[in-house]
Amino acid sequence: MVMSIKPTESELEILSILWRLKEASVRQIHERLSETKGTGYTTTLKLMQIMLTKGLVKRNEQSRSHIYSATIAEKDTQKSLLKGFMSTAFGGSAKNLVMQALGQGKPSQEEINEIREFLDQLEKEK
Amino acid sequence: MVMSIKPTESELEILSILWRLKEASVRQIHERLSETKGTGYTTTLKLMQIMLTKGLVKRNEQSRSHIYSATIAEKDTQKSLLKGFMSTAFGGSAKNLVMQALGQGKPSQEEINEIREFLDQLEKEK
DNA sequence: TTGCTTATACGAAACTCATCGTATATATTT
DNA sequence: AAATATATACGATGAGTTTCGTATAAGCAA
Repeated sequence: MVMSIKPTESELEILSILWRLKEASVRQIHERLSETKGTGYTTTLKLMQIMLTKGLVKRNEQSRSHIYSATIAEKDTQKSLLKGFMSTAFGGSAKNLVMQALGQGKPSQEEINEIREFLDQLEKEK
Repeated sequence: MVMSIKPTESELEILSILWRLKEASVRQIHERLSETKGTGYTTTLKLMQIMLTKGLVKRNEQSRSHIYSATIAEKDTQKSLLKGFMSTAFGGSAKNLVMQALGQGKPSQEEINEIREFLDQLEKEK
């Protein structure tokens, strides 16, 4: 059972990096973050400390620079966020959301095929 | 060109009501809101005043009770919100988002057909 | 060993949001 | 007209978030 997970936007940026790297020090996270944001090192540090108290990440304190990793799975988080978003921004209509996303995201031919297969799958389950 | 629109969750609730009713007084909005929330009348009022200063709504002050309406279109808002959400929560992948949404939203047969048609359309444009 | 660099810890300021209370103005009712 | 009901205006509070500065500890280099 996945409890309702709702990281803030900043937290989500950090989680995204952690999901990609599996684990990372504050310094590493901060370097990735710096590519798009102009915030200082201690800001990143504080964020991660807060995320630790919230249980969004865990850390290994063996070495001087602590090594962090996410405690929540990417898919579960996306699922939870999507649920809320679909409901508040699209009145709960998956179809509307999906069509908007398709119109905007310009999926490749391959991706279109994958989505078709997924639709087939959905139909079979009926 | 649609500038980046980002109403808060509460603002979005109000906008949703306005999109449905086309226009409404604070009282009317508050009544709809009360069906799901327990907040007081002045809270709704304040929200709408703030939305006015933000330019999210406009109002007609002819009558004593001002009549509000949305200044931003539902589709444009959804588009804008979706763009941000897709980017922060799904790393920009429309496919991932779409499949998650389909798996979760349980679309009807009709809706599945509509989505298929939309995919056909997308392919043709290539 | 004495300093320079790099960590973490943590308090505090600046902002945003949601919420409400109170003041005040305008209708409506009796 | 006086009392009651209903509107708007607006300040203030509290929670949550983001940001940073400063203190302090740990490792490294001259």
